[in-house]
Amino acid sequence: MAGVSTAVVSYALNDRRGVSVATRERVLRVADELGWRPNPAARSMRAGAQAVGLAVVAGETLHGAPVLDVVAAFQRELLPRGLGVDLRVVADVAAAAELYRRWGAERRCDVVVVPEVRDDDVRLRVATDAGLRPVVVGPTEVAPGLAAVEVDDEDAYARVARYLASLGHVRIALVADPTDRLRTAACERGLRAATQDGTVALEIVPTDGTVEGAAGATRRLLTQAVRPTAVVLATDVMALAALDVARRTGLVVPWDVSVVAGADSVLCRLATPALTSLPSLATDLGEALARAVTGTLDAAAGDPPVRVPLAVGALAVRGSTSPQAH
Amino acid sequence: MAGVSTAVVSYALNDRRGVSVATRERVLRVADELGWRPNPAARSMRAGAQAVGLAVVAGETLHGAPVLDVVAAFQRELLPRGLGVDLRVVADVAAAAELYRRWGAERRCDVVVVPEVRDDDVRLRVATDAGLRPVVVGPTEVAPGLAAVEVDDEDAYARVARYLASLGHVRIALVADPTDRLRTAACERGLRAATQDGTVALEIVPTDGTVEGAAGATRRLLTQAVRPTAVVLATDVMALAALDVARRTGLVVPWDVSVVAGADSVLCRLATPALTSLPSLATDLGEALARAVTGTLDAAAGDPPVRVPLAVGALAVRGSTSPQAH
DNA sequence: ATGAAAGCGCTAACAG
DNA sequence: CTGTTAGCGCTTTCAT
Repeated sequence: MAGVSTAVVSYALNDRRGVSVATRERVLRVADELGWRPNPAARSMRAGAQAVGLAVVAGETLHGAPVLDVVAAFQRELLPRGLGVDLRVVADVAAAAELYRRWGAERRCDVVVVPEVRDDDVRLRVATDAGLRPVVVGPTEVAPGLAAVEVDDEDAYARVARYLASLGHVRIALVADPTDRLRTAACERGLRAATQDGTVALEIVPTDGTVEGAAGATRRLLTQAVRPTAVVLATDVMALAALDVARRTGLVVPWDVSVVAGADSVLCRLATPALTSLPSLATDLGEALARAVTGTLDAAAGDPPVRVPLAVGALAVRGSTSPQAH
Repeated sequence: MAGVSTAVVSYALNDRRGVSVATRERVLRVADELGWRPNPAARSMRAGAQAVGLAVVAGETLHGAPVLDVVAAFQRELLPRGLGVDLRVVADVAAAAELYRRWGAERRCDVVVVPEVRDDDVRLRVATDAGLRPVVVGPTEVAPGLAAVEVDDEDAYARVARYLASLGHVRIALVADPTDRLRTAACERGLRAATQDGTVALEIVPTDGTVEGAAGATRRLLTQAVRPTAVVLATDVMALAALDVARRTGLVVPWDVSVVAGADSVLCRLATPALTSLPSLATDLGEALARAVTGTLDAAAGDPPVRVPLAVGALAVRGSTSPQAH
């Protein structure tokens, strides 16, 4: 229709050199009039898949943030690069590994995101074996040669501990995510590091990561003979459940016990009392992931793995924490 | 490797007739040994896209249920059919429409899901113009010829109203989702239908769909001179916020005011008091959607649009509602 | 029951 | 600057 060959059309459309300005304009105009859009299937047939895969385990968060919020930012950042996000909800890590194996064999994508890394994580081996390049979210001790977004949970939780200690708390508890997650260990390390002078007693209670699990753990903590004066919970909903447990136990937050949420949300702000929280990573994490992914795609073979550091912001202090006399 | 032509391999792999059992087995075995997987790009190049598109507006639910839970069930049901779900988070309905236009032009999918239909919804026209077949979630008055999952919100909310009336409530309020959603109107209709004998005063307060909006609306309702004795809220988090507003206002739920959530969740069960709620649609909706989609794909041209009815289950009565003396 | 070959829409190497 | 053409991996028609 533009009176040129398919090659010229391809060049014009892809901003390749070798087309006169006049021709390029004509081609673009005709394509636009026709409402023409490149067929992604045909395109990826030559160029390889233009997508990054992400399998999330049902019920899990993305490093404490709501999955969809992270994905929204992730997609937004990847869009200009013409990259799509293949999101799948799976039952467990094994299913995620199996999916990555398939995606690799199908050449559906060549980068996958591995969230909530576990110790000795199957997904890492499987993805690598399948010819995929994994981008890990979280601590990287388990993945020496892999690209990663390194979230500084350790520092964040150390700050939480110092904040609580400065309020006079001497018995702090952490209601944590499952222990197989490396992130859990990092949070623990942070709290320990900031309390190792021995003036603060630290109790770590791992859970299964569910709200019910957190509620049960908090109940046990608060009904002990000697109960903690401050409880830190991994997520916003866990912390909300803790508020409720405290209320039912007849304890007044923050006077009887202080509560801190490891991730912020509207729920934290609207609760009574409003929850002192670490900021939500949602948008930042999505953007950091996008940088890690594009960096990995752009990296030449032999380049060192891309590492995108992500610092957790300042604790938002609200009504759920207060000074504590010993 | 199996000593046969590519055509025979294709037949064998796709369970087509015309291959001897021996050959088929040999081909399957070799393919398996090689870890061979069909390339989806190449496949959809001939067969057309094997995916269904779903654009959700950031912050919105999927008919009151958490998006990811619905998507999980949706994907699970579509998997055996070899269909993928293309999930995208967009800023608003206009962006969703624009995306559907693109997806149509790119032949990325030929069915798209249109959740939370609005009155005179742009997405419907755009999707149809782009050659896509939309599957609508919600009331279908706006989409006479389109496939749909018809959720019976009207009946569900009528049941809520009757339940509250039976407890002696005479002033009921609904803190609703935005009015442009057809579902909001359906919920309203249900409440009205069940209260039209005039013994119950009904107040409908539309919100912007956010938790903050719901909290504000509830606060206004509860600080009125004559306040409602029962408040129904569209979602679980909204209802949670309402519990909090009541607490801050000095009202005791359920004695001073009853609260009902339009959608259940762990949060509803763990709240104090636990929230009386309509069941969550998550899994059911995902499965219904899958049936609507596959039905639409299987339908011959000229067949009537696929309609999958979805009834909302029984109200779970918990501690947030109680009888009310006039 | 099997094989040869065309073609889906696109990009890129090469020739002109 | 532009055209010709091969080929990405698969399905499918047509011959055999």
